[in-house]
Amino acid sequence: MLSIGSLSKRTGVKVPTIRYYEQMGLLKAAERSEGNQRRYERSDLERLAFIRHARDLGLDIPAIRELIRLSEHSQQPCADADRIAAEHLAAVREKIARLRKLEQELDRIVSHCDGGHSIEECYVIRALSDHGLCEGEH
Amino acid sequence: MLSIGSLSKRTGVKVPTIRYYEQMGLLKAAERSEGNQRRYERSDLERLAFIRHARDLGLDIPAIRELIRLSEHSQQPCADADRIAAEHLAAVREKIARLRKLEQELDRIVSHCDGGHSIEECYVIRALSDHGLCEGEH
DNA sequence: CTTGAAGCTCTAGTGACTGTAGGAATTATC
DNA sequence: GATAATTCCTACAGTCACTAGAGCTTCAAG
Repeated sequence: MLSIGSLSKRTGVKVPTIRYYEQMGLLKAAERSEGNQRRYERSDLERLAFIRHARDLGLDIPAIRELIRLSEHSQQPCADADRIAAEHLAAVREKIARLRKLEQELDRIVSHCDGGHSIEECYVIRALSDHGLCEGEH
Repeated sequence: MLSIGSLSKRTGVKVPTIRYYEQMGLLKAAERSEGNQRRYERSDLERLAFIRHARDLGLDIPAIRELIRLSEHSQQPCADADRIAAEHLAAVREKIARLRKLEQELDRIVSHCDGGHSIEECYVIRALSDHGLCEGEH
């Protein structure tokens, strides 16, 4: 049986975050010691690792809740789990695409400006003031 | 003189957001009509377009506040404005790099799974449960 | 048995808005 | 000029995934 602190050290998830996950229904309410402190077992450690991994991959809490629910029905087909992951992948790709456009625009703005002249003629400021100086739309 | 609603329509910035920007000190407090409603002029429209453009590029509010401050000292050198934009560009590039890794990992997970088998053997669930199945670190 | 670390609950704060409630002002229609 | 519809005002709560703090209790080591 692990205290919340040991669980935290083993998984790298901070103590308040563990309590938060419990509150959000990702971890089941832990057993308690006589003095009302949380006590965890191996299965909790595994589930927390699962959650942590999913968060690292950028999945949000409702998605993780759903994946946990699915993982508890081991005989069902996995189409739903696949869909969640695939949708998330699509969202990540979209985010990357948007950031790439942004990168181009910012790069163009910054490289026009060497920091050596006055604000009045600064390309950074002018580009922000005048959308017409942009190349694509954003 | 524009009402807040017309300003909103012209810039595409929602009414509550305009009030929020005023509160955050990005827009100066607008003049008021006899009945206490905000009235804007051309210069406010331009500044709001500036803010909107900077937000579209992902700059945060403190950065925009600083850029506005700089833009009001037209004779100063623009090194600071350049630095703000360059730092932001670096942050965007880092975000892209992180998302790319994520994309790879998710892609690997998803492409191992065609949704046609049971949860028990689903690669999505297994990959989340077992970090050892990952390629890079993340 | 004492002390200090770690635990508990509850509340508030983060960033950049968005939404709502309840009321006042403005504009359009008749 | 009256009335109705729209827009406006302030102030506050909610979003997301935590994080930080206050004030108190329990645990483990010496």
